[in-house]
Amino acid sequence: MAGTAAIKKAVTCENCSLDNLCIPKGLSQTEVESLGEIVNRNTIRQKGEALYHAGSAFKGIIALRSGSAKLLGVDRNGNEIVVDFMLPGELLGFDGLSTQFHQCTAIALETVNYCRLPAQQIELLAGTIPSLSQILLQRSGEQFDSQIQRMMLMRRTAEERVACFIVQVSERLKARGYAELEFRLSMSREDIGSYLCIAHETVSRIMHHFQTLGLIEVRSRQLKIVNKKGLLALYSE
Amino acid sequence: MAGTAAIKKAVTCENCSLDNLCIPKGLSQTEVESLGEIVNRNTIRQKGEALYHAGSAFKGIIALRSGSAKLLGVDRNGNEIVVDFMLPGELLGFDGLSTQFHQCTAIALETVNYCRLPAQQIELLAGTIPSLSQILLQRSGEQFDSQIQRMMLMRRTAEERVACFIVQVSERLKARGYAELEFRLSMSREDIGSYLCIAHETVSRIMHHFQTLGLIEVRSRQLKIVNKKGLLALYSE
DNA sequence: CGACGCTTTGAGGAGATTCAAGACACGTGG
DNA sequence: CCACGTGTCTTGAATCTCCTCAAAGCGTCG
Repeated sequence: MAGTAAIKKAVTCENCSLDNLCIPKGLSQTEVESLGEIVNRNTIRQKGEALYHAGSAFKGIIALRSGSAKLLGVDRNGNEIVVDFMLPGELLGFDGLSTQFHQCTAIALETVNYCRLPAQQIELLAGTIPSLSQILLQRSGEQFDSQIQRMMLMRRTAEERVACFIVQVSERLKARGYAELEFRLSMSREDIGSYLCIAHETVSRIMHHFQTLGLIEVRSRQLKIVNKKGLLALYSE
Repeated sequence: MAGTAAIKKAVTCENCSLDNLCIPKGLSQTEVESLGEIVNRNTIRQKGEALYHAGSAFKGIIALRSGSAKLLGVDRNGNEIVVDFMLPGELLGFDGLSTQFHQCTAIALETVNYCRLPAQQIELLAGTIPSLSQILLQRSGEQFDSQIQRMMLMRRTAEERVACFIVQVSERLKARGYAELEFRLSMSREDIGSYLCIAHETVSRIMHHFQTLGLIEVRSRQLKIVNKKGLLALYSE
């Protein structure tokens, strides 16, 4: 097979399909090339496997190429809660930035394929590619923003949270070129409940209620949005 | 008064009392000096005034020198919730990093004095002082971490949240050299309730309950921790 | 010293949780 | 290809935590 090198070449940053979602967005041609050379590419994890564990050393920022994952926060009592869901093109690992040890565990919700920008290289590259620091800082800020949005949800009722969750998943899938009105949820009701801070039974009940209202059609993890405006109206006062 | 220049000199980064809490921590002598030259120093805001507004352009990272502030998140309906409380030595403004527009409003809870590292300079300095980017990235990660801690609290009862809040304020004051067992809360019950996602009446009731249990002594905003271990036990299972 | 805002306290009610049991989907092995 | 078993999802009923509304007490600041 003469193609091995070619395949490796095919998944470097320069011609990655995620280039306008991932780190390279905003970098120059040459910068992307030098970035491509130091990125660990094509790592694969199966459903249920960890990308990294809470307490383990921070090894770098990860860019999801395909598949989705959940980020679990762990408190001193060992309780786990879902901090965030990560979709293709999104970056994770920021929870290891401050202490150099991960505060969260990242678990694949389905088979995932990802790249990693090694931690040591981030420091070295800060001099070579100043804009890389800018981009990472910006992405880190996005994490912060989304946590704030999440906190805002906590003041609202369970119904509003579920409605918002469904719309957000839809929007994020749309941004990545997937169908926005009909999709399969990669996470369990338990995960959704944990993420929204409600019991998984409540998630079930509310989804069923939304179906009764003609807003969605739901069958286990398969979801179809029938009336998006109606969903939006539920949490936009 | 020949002292004007001397006073200005006195509040530069090189001999700031917050140097091991603020940005300079981890920078070399010369790096701190060049940092000191571009920082806008000694800005003052009275209680209730804003350090910046949601929607306004991001002007840079702010370091609180004295006084405390609250960070308000605003959703599309105009509802405000307290995202975080900021104490002296802490950095804020990260909510403007991703979009270059602030997503939050920062309000002084008492008279505050702060410095600002201008946004444009951050980019320029990334080349000159590579470690500055590292530090900002690290600090940004801390924000993320504390939001995760906050989310973990949301799965717990109102009593556990209040107990945790009291201990956290105590710890943070201690880290900054203030009395850890007796202090005055700079925020209202309303603010605390918003931060913990509970009604302000519930905050009052629970604090009174803690007093009945002999854990604290509370009189309006004046707080004394009598039995810290007891408080800790309330949320450590 | 008076007024306003913040804090405290009470009663009643709504929303969400918990516990329990049954239905369904999915993967495994026969 | 179907039967089986396990884990997930759904549904119900009772309970409880916390919220809402209301009013009085207290502190602070002009």
